[in-house]
Amino acid sequence: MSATLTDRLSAVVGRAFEAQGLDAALGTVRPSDRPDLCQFQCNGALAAAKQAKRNPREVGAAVAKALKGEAVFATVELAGPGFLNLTLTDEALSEAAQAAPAGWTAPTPQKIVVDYGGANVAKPLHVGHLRSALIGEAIKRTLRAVGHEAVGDIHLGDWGLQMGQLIVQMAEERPDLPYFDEGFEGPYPEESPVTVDDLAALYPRASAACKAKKDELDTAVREAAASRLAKAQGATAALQAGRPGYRALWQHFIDVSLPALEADYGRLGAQFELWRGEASVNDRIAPLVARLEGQGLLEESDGAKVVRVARADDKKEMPPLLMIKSNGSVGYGSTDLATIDERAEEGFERCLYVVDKRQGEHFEQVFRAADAAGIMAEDRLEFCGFGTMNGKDGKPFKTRAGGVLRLSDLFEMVLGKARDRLSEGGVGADYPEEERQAIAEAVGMAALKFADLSNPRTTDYVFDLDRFVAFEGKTGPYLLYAAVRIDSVLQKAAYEGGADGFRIGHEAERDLALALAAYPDALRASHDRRMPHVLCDHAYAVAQAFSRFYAACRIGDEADRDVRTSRLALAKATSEQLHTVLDLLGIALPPRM
RNA sequence: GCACCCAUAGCUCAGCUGGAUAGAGCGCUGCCCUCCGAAGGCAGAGGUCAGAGGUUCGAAUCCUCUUGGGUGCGCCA
Repeated sequence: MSATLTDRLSAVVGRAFEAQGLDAALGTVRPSDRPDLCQFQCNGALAAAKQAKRNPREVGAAVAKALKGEAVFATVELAGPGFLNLTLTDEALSEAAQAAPAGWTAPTPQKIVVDYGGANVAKPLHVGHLRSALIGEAIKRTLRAVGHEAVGDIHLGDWGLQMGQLIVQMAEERPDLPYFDEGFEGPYPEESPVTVDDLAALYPRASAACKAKKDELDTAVREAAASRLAKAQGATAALQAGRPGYRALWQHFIDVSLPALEADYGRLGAQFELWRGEASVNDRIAPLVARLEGQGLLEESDGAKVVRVARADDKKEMPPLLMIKSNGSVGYGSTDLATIDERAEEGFERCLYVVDKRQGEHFEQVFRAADAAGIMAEDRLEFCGFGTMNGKDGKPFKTRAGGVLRLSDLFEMVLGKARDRLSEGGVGADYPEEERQAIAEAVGMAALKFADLSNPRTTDYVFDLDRFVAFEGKTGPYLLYAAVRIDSVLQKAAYEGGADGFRIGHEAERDLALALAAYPDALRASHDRRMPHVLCDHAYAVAQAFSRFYAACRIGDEADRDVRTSRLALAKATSEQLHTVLDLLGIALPPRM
């Protein structure tokens, strides 16, 4: 297991605390809050003073004295009430920057499945699906980068009430189709009766037919909706029970939906190793229910079969997990539990769920049930909820027309903006049209992805189209620009390596080396907290440090040969790190732009 | 009703296990391409960290309360 820079420094400082008869953990070192004073700091002397009832300045002075002999530190100063201000020697800093590509390795590699995507069959992806796809993909790649074996599972929504709603709506609109004729002996048509666009239009009608408006006073209308809902529930149960016509129609829904989903996810860079759905665990449910029954975990309640998961120390009311509904159908409680059962059987040691945080309670129920049934321990099941996306008014995002914005439409908007920007700047006027398209795609997607990923996972965020398509400041295109510019410098200088470490002679070089050296810490923090925005912040800090370095120092045309070689090596390392981090974020780079 | 989350610059947001002068980006003001890519760099203005108590040597961060906003609470996912 490789250590990060702050780990190594903490170990050194920790030993100095130990020599004072104090806890080594007090030596925790972190980046300085005061870059004008030092590069790193340790506040352990203050905590030590409290523990050992000693004067913090006295403890700090003793530790500082012990650290004076350490070769890594250029300066060790005691400041204020007991802060230890640490600055590395340029040699140590250079070494740390060179070691950065090794990243950080998890102490115990595991086989992990990441459940993300959140796509439903028959419903086109909209802006609300961005987060799950991007965050999930970034988390998965980060897991791999630190040594885990991680796979992504799209876990399609293909077995719930929506399927019944669609079937009933089809039956209403196209009663002539053979799928609804119980006497039909097949074979059913191979051609789908609907296209993906038909489905996209069908679902809103199907959904609307099942619910009356809240302020609907007409009892006839309310009853019609209630009766339609009951029909849809019945159809769902029949589908799950295996009614041939429904299964055949359902298969068509799946078949026409998948290509569109694959296209959208492909452009987002989300690569699912498993394209399973809720339906794929259907056959596991009956045995699972029997098992739960045998364990005495299953209870009858209002005609349904449930697993009680409430605990004595619960502050909130925890409803039971619904395994079999009163009409015999199953919902996502059962499919999610059965899915964990399947994953446990397949040897996965951990499951991550990158899902809208509003589903937190549901997963809490599922996790408790899984734990109680001995399927998988609760501490191996992780809910990585993400914030909801709102419009500028703070309410769920809607288009001007009041509908949801399709993801593919958003892609086109961003792409158009990127194309405009290219022609405005006259960039690539002499490039082949094909490449210009590819650049616009890369720039647009980078803008979109970075705008989303740079928000912390757990907070709600405001969908602001203008910010999504912004190309200046803390944006994806800025990072692309920085990386591409570095590569252009390297190419012009015909750099072929040959540097023996970084010779730090300028403040801007030192700052850049410091930024590069922080990569293992950023990787570890992003991994531990499941927070890709940490990597966004790091990438931006590196790009900024490079831009300052570029503005302050000559690189490829520096006259001094040794200085030039060192600077080119620094530029090369920066380029490689940006490529690495952007790849972890699922952001692709064009070779030039 | 019960539970959870949030409130930081004009706007959108960072701020990790409590620590020094609370940081970015956008917007605003002023500079910088005879120089490797200006989608860039530099400088500046802009803050009672919602409010009130409390714990602490020390609080945006922890505790309590208040106000304002959001979310969830068995047969939707």
